[in-house]
Amino acid sequence: MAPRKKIQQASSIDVARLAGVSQSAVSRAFTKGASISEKKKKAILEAANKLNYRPNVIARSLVQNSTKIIGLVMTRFMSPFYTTVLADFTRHIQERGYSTLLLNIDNDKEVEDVLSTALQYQVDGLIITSAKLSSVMVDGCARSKTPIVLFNRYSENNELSAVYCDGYDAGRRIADLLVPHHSRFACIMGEITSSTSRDRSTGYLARLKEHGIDDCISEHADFSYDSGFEAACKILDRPDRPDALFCVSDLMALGAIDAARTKFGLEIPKDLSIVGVDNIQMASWPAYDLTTAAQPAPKMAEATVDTLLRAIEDRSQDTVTLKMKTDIIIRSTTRG
Amino acid sequence: MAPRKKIQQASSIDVARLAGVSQSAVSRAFTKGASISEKKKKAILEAANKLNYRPNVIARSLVQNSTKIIGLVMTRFMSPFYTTVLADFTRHIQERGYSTLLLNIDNDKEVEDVLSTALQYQVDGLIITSAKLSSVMVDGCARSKTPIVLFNRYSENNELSAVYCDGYDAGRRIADLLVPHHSRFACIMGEITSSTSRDRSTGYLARLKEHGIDDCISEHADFSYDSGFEAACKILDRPDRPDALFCVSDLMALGAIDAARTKFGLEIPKDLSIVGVDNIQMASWPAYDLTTAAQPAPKMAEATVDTLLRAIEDRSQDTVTLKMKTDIIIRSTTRG
DNA sequence: TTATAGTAAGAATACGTATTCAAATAACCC
DNA sequence: GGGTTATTTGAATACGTATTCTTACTATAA
Repeated sequence: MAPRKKIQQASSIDVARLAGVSQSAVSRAFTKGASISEKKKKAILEAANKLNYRPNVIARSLVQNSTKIIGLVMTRFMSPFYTTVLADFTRHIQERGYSTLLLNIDNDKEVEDVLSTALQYQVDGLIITSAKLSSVMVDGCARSKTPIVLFNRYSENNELSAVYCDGYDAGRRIADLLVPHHSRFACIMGEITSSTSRDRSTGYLARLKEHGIDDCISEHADFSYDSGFEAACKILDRPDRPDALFCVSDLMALGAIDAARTKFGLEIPKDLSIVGVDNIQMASWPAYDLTTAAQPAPKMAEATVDTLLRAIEDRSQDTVTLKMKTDIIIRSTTRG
Repeated sequence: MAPRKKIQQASSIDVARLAGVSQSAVSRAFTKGASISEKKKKAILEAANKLNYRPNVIARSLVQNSTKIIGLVMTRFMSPFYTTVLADFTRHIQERGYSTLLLNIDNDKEVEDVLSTALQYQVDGLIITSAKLSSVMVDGCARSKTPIVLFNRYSENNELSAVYCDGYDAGRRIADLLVPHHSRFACIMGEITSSTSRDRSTGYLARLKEHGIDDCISEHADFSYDSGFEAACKILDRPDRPDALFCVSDLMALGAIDAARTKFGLEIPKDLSIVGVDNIQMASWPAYDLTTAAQPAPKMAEATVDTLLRAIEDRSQDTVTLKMKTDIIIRSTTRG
């Protein structure tokens, strides 16, 4: 059976009829600052209430050419970092009078589909998080004329606005932190295609080299706890077991800690120092108490929404790029 | 400065003009199964492509009286349980050709506002998660004629469809699990207003009583790790320290474990058994390995979307209530 | 009073699409 | 051929609102 039509809601015309006024008047009664007498307005609101009338935002969007909807493209829901960020995004978006269309992608091939549906819904703006954008797509986005802000990534030539954290610098500072008290270094990276992973690990390796350290045991994982656990097992199983391990995300670091403790009976940080990035909530739990490079997630989220809404409301053509610094938080998984 | 209009996208009329056909033809070219010749269709798609044309879903919604949007009201983003559920929701919703309007609420007072904006956006259906609905609001929802499914909660008189887990039964079975090998019992509950917390703790207490145990030390917390930590401290500080602790959520149980270990130097489960509910990912991590009553989250999420879409597409008036069972997973935080 | 400015209200139109209706064309069958 | 049935097509309309443009009304000033 074909889906039947929705039950009809009352329209402004119905309200107008009941209140004995024109449809225009009803519209004005619901438009702040419109020219309408108090008396008539009161009568209209009363009639509207009686009919349980709510302005149809969809119809309004058509006229005003603005949906007040922000598209939010997300993946890797499982990461606690993105969870808190998602909460911040929606909160700020709502506070500023917009709504959030949440688009979930499992694998990066879906980006295109999802972006297309977002545009079909005429979103006023787009936030793209943790998705691998081909340069073709970046072009497409830039041409679509819908304001876009990338979160935690950036496009090669700054064609698109972006808010992200300086991962290269974070990696360097973590190297500085570890070098003095350790002798054999290791690193657990994310997928090779992830720019976030690349920046952090490159900074780490580069700085190690500057300290005269050329060897670093590396493994690739996928940002999950389990993958961090497994990668750590591989690394710790080697004869030349390292005594310093940098993981490009906290979640993988937690997996590494548990692997070191349960599979190898190591004491942390006596036998092995471990450092992560992000400062997710669990990093501060007593069971882990992880040293990490904290991303200013709340500030980043706010700046992202802010940048996007500014682009929407001012239609400024300039792309803006905000590169923030991480904050090294020393807890008890590192010695020295 | 007032927000300027968005840059105009190409409309079906523009495409029609370029292809030398009527607007109707363009519409038909994009409507699967519409009556149009292959030749003309090809020409139209070509022209559309040239103009970078995308059908305006908003305008279509107006005509078809269906937005293909599902409103998703969520709170307590921080709980890992809801995070996985959110990912499942969006995935299923997208797979079935709908999109997700995500509405975040911090405190339960905002429910009303948020519900109102959802309705103004003419969502085809609503999923409401973990919000305290006053009976007035339940009435309002029931009257709004927009299909609604409650997730992990239910309305007193089954006025609204709901998918949830039998918390009372879970509490009882956990009591059965703990009673044989323990002598002094405790419980960390959630907010007093939370039905989820109430059901679970009531089942636990009731079953204890059936076993002849009338005393149970209780504390209230707010479902967060920190609050679980603190509540555990209060409980474990007592002279009559319990040896069995039931927490109505995993996250609080993890906090309790860390409190017991770090603040009181207790060994788990030798000195204290701890049980949670939900089976969040972290519960299976080696650092905790928590015994818990698992909610079938994926099944629940799918059933919720399924129930909602059935209501939308069939317009069946019946409310359906699905009450699922938890699955007790015994790990290493309980003895016996 | 009359003129004038200012306010309030309604009629008409536009937004971009789907769909109905009627007309036109194509396909088919002796 | 002619008649009949399918298939395509375009014109017109509807969806619910905001907004422009007129017109009617109110208040103020001289």
